[in-house]
Amino acid sequence: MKGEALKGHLDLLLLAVVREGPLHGYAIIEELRRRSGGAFDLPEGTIYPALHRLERSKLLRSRWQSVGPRRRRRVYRLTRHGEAAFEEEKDQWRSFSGAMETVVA
Amino acid sequence: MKGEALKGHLDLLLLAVVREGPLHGYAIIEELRRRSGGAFDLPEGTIYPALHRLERSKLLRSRWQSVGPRRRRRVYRLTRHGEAAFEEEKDQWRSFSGAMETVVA
DNA sequence: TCTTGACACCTAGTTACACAATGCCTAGAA
DNA sequence: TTCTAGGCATTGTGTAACTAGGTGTCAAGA
Repeated sequence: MKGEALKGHLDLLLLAVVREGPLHGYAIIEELRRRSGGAFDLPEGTIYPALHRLERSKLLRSRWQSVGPRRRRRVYRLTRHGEAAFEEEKDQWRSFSGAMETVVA
Repeated sequence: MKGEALKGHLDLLLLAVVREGPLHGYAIIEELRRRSGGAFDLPEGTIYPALHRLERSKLLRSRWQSVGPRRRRRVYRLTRHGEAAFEEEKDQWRSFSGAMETVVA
C-alpha cells in the first residue's frame, strides 16, 4: 500500500475498528491488518499519535487495563461523539470515493 | 470536501483528466469540478505545483500555447510514462478503496 | 475611462500527518 | 540466560496540499 494514500482516512479506519468493541493499540493494528487482508499494516508510530489525537478530540475514551501483575495496556472505546463522527466520516469517505470513481472511470 | 482527503490521490485525478486530451491548468480545474459534480473544487495553488511535479517526474509534458495576441497558456499532455502511471495508480486506488470498504463496512 | 471579473499562471510559507527509527519494559519460550 | 514477541511511547523527517499572496491579459459594463 502506497504511503500517502491513507492521509485523511486513518481516523475513519480507527473509529471503524474500535467501534466493534474496546481494543488496545496493538490489537487495533492487528485487527486492521486482518480485516483489510493485509493491505493495512500500520506501524505503531502511525497508530499511537492518531489514537491520542482522537482521544483529545473526545471521539475515543481510554482506560488502563492491567494484564498480569505489572503489565498495563490502554484500552480504547468509542464515545457517543465518536459514533457520530464515524457515521459522518463514513459518509464523507463514500462521497469522496464516489467522486474519485467518476473522475477516474 | 475535507482537507486532507485528497492527499496521495491528486496525481491520479490529474492524470485521469489530462489523459482525455491535452489541457491547460485552468481548464483542468474546471474539468475536475465538472466531472466530480462540484466535489473537487481545487485552488490553483494546489494544481500548479502538482502539475510541475508531474512534469518533473516525466508523467506529463507541457508546451506553451498562445491564445490571442499576448496571452499564453501551458498545455499539458500525458507521456507514455504518464499513461502507465495512470493505470498503476488507478489499480492502487482501487485496492486502497476496496480495503477501506472492507474495514468500514 | 475605470472597474470588475473571468482567464491564466506562479510561489513562499505553513501545516498536517504518516512514517521511520528508536527506546523502554514485561513475559514467556528456547 | 537469552531471545523473541507483546505493548507503549517519543522524536524527527519528508511529503504534499493549502493559504495567501502576486503578476498579467482581456472583455464587458458602469
